[in-house]
Amino acid sequence: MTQPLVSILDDEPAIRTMLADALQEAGFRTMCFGRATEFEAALQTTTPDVCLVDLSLPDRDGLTLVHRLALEKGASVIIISGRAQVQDRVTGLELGADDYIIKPFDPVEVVARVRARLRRDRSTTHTGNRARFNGWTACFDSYTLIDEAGQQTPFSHAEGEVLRLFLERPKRLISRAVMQETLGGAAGESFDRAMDVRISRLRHKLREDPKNPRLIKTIYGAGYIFLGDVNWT
Amino acid sequence: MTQPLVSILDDEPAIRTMLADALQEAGFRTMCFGRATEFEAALQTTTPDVCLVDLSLPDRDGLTLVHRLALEKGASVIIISGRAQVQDRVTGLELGADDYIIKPFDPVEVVARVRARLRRDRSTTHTGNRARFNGWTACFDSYTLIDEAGQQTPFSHAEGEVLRLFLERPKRLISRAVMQETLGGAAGESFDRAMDVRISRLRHKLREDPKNPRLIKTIYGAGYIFLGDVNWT
DNA sequence: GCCCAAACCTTACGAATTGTAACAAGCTCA
DNA sequence: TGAGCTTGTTACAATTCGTAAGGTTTGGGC
Repeated sequence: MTQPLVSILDDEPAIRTMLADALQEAGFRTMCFGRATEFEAALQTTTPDVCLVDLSLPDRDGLTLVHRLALEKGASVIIISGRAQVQDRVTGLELGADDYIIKPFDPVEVVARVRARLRRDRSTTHTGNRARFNGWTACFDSYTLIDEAGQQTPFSHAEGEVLRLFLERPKRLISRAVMQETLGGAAGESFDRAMDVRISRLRHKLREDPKNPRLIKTIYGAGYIFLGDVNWT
Repeated sequence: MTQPLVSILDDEPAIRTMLADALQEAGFRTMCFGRATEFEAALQTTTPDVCLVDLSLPDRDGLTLVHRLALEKGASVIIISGRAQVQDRVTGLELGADDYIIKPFDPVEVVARVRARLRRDRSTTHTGNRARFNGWTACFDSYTLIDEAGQQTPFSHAEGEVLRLFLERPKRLISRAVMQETLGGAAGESFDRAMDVRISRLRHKLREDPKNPRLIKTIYGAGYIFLGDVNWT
């Protein structure tokens, strides 16, 4: 997949470059426009993934532009505006914007909000619930583990919870308490054995050597560490 | 389609009621919770369309909750927080939140932002009468399933109800309780099994491998998830 | 080194949950 | 009325997952 494309429409050059710099640094492609007409011309040939639009434009009312963008193109639209009244924000959102950021803003937050938009888009179209680590592929859609040879092993929901927890925090200590909490059990007395069993079963499916586990490491008296170079896709 | 359901999780009662009032007036159904544990218990039986979550909870770290919600349930999450630093907002968004609103807020804006989230969800899901997913086409006019080769399989009304429910909320947990409710049965004892049978029959028509279903996934003790890239037309 | 208690692992079992085939009741249409 | 379809019900098979029980490992004290 190529880098997502972000369009920036603002009449102040300083703001355009500030946003473009931050977004490019975050790995996005960008296109900048100072006037609505230019922007619309570009829309004929390209469809951006996210549009950042300033409402106060010299040559057009920004709101109708937003409305058309959202409605016709289905693109994600984030309004960036100096108008901070609640009423402004509400009408902007009602007209189809997905977010409304007020000037002055921190570029870091803008990047985060752009990412949030993309993530949502992605999750409805793409099935990107998969992690690769040390020769294994864990697919959380099909609840399947796939080894290097392509052989598949299904894992259950409970096992998946543990696995996911590990894959989300690789190479960090995960205490028993955190596990209990995440895995939705009240911390009980004999209940914590359930945890062990889950991990035992998971280890088995990962073909861990009981004497010398390579992936799921026990820290006596503390918790577990998942050692593995995780790559989510 | 019934009114969208919005969950509110905040430890201050005043804020809960303020939000609930505004949302109800706007036509949403609401559920309020003061503690994360209550909220999570409710998630076992219901899937809200949007979750409003305060980060400063008495009994749990809100961020990990948000993370799980967004990742596993696929629900839209809006953080409502008193922590106004850019860094807070960025980490919240990075962890999976779709929006971040700072206290104090205007309920009107919250409603607008909730609407924005739903609009997005809906636009990919909105009910036409025909849905495409993973090579299949389900036509609700003719009650027919069409596979990639163009071969048609009729489905019945009861099967259609289940299928529609799945296609309207893909990639989200649908609890048994919600199913019963939607499929018009009071939750009875042996009545539960009717639902299983419906799903079994639907799976058969979708040619699911019983050992390894790819589209309709069972979550033991919780409900079902429909995995499929749905496109309504 | 040796001992011991605590922590942890594994196996087996069983209760709860879910899948599905087979039957029966109800409906539709000729 | 009867053939054909839909759908709930029942019964039994299969799966999931916590629990108990016994074995193994760890680390500290002697």
